[in-house]
Amino acid sequence: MVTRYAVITDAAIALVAEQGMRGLTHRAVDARAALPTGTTSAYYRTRKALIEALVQRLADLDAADLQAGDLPADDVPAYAPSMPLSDTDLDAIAAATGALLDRWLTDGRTRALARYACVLEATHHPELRDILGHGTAARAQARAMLAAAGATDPQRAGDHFVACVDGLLFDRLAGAGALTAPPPGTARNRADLTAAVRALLHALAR
Amino acid sequence: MVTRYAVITDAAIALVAEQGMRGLTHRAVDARAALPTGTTSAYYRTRKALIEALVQRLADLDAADLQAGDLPADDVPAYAPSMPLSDTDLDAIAAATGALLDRWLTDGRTRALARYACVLEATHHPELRDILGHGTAARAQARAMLAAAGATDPQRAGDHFVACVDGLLFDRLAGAGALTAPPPGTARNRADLTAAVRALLHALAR
DNA sequence: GCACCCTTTCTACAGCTGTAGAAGCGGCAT
DNA sequence: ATGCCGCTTCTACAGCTGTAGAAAGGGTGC
Repeated sequence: MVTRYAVITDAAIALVAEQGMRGLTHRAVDARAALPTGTTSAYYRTRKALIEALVQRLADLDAADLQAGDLPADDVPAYAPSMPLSDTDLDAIAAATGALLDRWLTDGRTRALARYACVLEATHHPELRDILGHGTAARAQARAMLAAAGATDPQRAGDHFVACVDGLLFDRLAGAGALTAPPPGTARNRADLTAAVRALLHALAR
Repeated sequence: MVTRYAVITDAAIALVAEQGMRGLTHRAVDARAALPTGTTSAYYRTRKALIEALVQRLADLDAADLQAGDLPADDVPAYAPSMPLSDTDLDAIAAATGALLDRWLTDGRTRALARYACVLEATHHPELRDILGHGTAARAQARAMLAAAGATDPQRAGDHFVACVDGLLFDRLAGAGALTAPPPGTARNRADLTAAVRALLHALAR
């Protein structure tokens, strides 16, 4: 059974992706989720509470993806990297990351857009940053991976890697890359992303 | 003389940086710019017009910086790279870029935050993207620079470079890097950014 | 049955927002 | 000075938003 909390927060995520934070209102969530007016307001009395729930939901979805990544369930698209941490084949990691990014651009587009909106929002509401933990898991993985690959400062390099990969994603999601890069969901796009990530990896793994 | 248009749009930029797009209302701009209530509404009758003016102002400021970059006026902080396009010393370019990024994180922070908010907004209002031309100049420069450095596909590599650099900036501005990275404005931060950019450059210039 | 509690739904209301028109004001040409 | 025109300021108003409290419903244990 899908809890009502999930229904509400998922609708909120969709709204934020479609219209930005400004579109996030109690009544709009009700409408979007086809719930009676007032429902969202009853569950989350203040707007702040609603936003926090939304962000928490994003974090929960990520956590679920991390779990799912351990299982061999490839019919469900996972938005977390499923590479073994010990892998030192940088090209394979690049390919997996390229495919992962492409998935965020297609099926995961809504979540990705909502996420960036929330990260920006966290600038004025720091508590959101703690809930979201944006890229924390990815950073840990990148550090470990770069350490295994023999980077001199895997800590720093891992952070740089995640920031740059996030930049590639954001560019194609909202920036100029949305127009200039190959269309998401295509092999060409995956190849392009993979090439960029591969260059990054090889550069940072020293 | 500072035109009233500039006063209004600058106040709008500050507002968006501080409170996000949601804080951008006609009356809030009036208050922020200490203008009589109704002024902003008279100049930009609709909210859409106000946003477009804001975005146009961001583009104008960038254009002004590009001009200023040609002059030897280093008392005015320029937010555009001032490297000669023909330069092939990648390490020097990396250092300049690192310093540039650090400037965006300190003095240029307001503009940078407003810019990202607008890029995200452009997702649902494509006309904004055309006005803003986010990173267009930077992309042109990066392509030329990488071509001079002998990259096999300078077009693609330049786009990747700009996207990654943008990612580094965004991470420190709003993401986790805001907490984990060295504080903006310090030599350590410039060094850290320079190192990341240098790795990027060397990797992409092939 | 009925009293109780929790969930859900409805309604109220003050304040804010977007938008437009009216009023005021200064200068310029006649 | 007079009438006109643009810029500026003020005011009105309908609709939306955030928030809270009141009503309705439905199940459980007595």
